[in-house]
Amino acid sequence: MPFGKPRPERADAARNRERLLETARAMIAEHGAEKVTMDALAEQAGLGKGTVFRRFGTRAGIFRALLDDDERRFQEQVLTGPPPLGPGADPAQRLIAYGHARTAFLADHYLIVRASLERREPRWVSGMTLSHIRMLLGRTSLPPSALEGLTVQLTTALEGPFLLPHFLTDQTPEPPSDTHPTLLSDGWRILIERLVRD
Amino acid sequence: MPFGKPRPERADAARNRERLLETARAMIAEHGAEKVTMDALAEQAGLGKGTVFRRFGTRAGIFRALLDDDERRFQEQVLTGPPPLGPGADPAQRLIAYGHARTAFLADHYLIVRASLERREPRWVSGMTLSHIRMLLGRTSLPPSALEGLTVQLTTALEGPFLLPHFLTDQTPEPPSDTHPTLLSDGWRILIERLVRD
DNA sequence: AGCATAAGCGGACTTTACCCCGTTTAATTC
DNA sequence: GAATTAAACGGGGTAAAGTCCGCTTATGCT
Repeated sequence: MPFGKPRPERADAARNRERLLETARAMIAEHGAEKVTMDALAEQAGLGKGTVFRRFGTRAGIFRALLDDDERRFQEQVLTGPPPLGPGADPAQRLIAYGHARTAFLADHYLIVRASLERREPRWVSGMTLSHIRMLLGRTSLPPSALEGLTVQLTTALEGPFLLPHFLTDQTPEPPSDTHPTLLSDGWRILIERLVRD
Repeated sequence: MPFGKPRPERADAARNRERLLETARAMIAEHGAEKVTMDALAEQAGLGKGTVFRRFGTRAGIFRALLDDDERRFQEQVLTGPPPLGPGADPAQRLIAYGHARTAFLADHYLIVRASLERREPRWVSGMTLSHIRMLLGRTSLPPSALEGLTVQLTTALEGPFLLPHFLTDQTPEPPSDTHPTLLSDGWRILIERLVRD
């Protein structure tokens, strides 16, 4: 009675999901993310379109699935890794470290991240940034009444430059320029330092 | 050497643009922005689909056109209005005032703003926020090397909460809750105060 | 092994943004 | 006021996301 619960994923379904993700990765590498249409992906994988939608629900869902592994690894670093990114350092240090790490992560994954946002998707790339910032801000001496607003604003300050269509030209698959992440990391550090000092 | 000017807009074109904008406004008021499809708009206005695209280029273009008037008025207040929003106050005061005013503006127009972003559009809702913040930050005592990063981050901190699909649930035409703009205004004030104090 | 059934599958269908291009018309020139 | 011409117009055509639903199949049970 190995499985008492809901029902395991069927073997063919698992196989097909793997196959679709692999095909998608290949298509992105070869032609860029925008060439990954649902029809083309289905055909390349030798499956029906309905299957693709059943698996991922939406086009953005494919890219979210591709992102999930790395996102989980990142999350582990934050939750259980060594300080200052992980637990142990004081809140300001952790905020700064988180900003640096997140900036690097988003710069690395910007192509897939951008693709995972397309169209009306109610889900944040990851709610992790929001809740992590909220938690850390809560441990500073900032007035509690300001926490909610600041949490939202710092979250968008950190992730917005990578998520809003306007800071990255989105036609060409041009990555954020090399200086971009550095400038943002510097800005973030100053922002946090000045925000939390007494 | 016939024309010193490029060529005036044809009368029928002007008339049709007016008509399309008016129709769009009515449709938004009655059924919400997402019911404004290009076909429906063309039909309601009694014009052809091709005409709608000729005028506005893209669906988002319609909403941008609707926004333009108000945006221009807002810009005037900032550039030539009374302080602290207009010129005259010190940079920190102007930054705070700008944040309050912009937050209110975006909250008022959130429906159209959101609609004007749909799909790949290379244009920022307005580049004004970015350049205004850059200008004002430049007049503070912040280290010049941090200006670029901070400019981008403050811009996204201010506008991001209204532009990113994730802070406003976008299915329902639910406005940002009443408290939302207030929280954001408070957060912004604290952010600026702490950022620019010596 | 045989059966029942929930899950998976596929592809036709619908919707909507956006394109194309032959036709019409406003503005200008003589 | 007729001719000219560049712009505006219309609406059918295409591409791509997402839906539907009848058919197929893996799985767990007996």
